[in-house]
Amino acid sequence: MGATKTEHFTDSQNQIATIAKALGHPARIAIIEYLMKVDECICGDIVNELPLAQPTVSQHLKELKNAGIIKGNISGNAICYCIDEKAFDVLNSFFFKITQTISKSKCC
Amino acid sequence: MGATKTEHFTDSQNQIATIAKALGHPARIAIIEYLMKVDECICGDIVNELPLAQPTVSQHLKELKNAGIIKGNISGNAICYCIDEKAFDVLNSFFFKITQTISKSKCC
DNA sequence: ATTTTATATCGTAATATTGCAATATTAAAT
DNA sequence: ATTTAATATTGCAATATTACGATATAAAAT
Repeated sequence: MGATKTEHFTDSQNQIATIAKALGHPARIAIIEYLMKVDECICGDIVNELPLAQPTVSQHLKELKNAGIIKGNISGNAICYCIDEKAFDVLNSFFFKITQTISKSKCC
Repeated sequence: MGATKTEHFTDSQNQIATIAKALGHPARIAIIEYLMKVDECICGDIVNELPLAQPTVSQHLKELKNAGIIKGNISGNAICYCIDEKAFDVLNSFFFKITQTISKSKCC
């Protein structure tokens, strides 16, 4: 064993988990925060911002892209990355439900 | 290598990543959704709700607890679990910032 | 006292993730 | 045409996660 039993869960559960998993690494949070700070597409700068080697950063960017959290456009020999709102729509509606549930909860 | 280089990132980045990581598995999303559905502390029922063996569920519950996402109270020979709002406060403020940034973004 | 019930822990196999050096790719600059 | 710059891919070692059988623990029920 060792592999997640994806097939036992709903599409929605898997989708939320996939996005959350992609956010589950500090380097990837740092990338997102950097994209927010500069507030526009970033061409080139990301590797220099992070305390990790270039292949490692490239790998983290790929994971964020696969999860739909960022999108990249080729621009000459650089690539422009920015945040993709679609993933956050999914998460926001999940968190909205949680917040609502908690606020009216009679529990603990 | 293989271990996350936690020490290279800020406490805030690590904290957000830790919570997101704990949400990064469909079984743990399923647990949270179940806790939301019943909308009160659950004593006992969780194992039967999930398509996983009891030790596996126990392990997932432990991870959610370590991340501060759920809390558990001993109640006789059962344990009552419910959602702990504190973790979601952290995430909500992170997502609020993202949503704000995206909405005013001039990018892509 | 013994059995049942609910949950946790241990041990371990299978798989996934993290990180990086080496190398490849591809476009811009010279 | 060659070099430089930016990024991706490959290969691999170290570590972490996932899953579960076996076993432990501890309270409730008998």
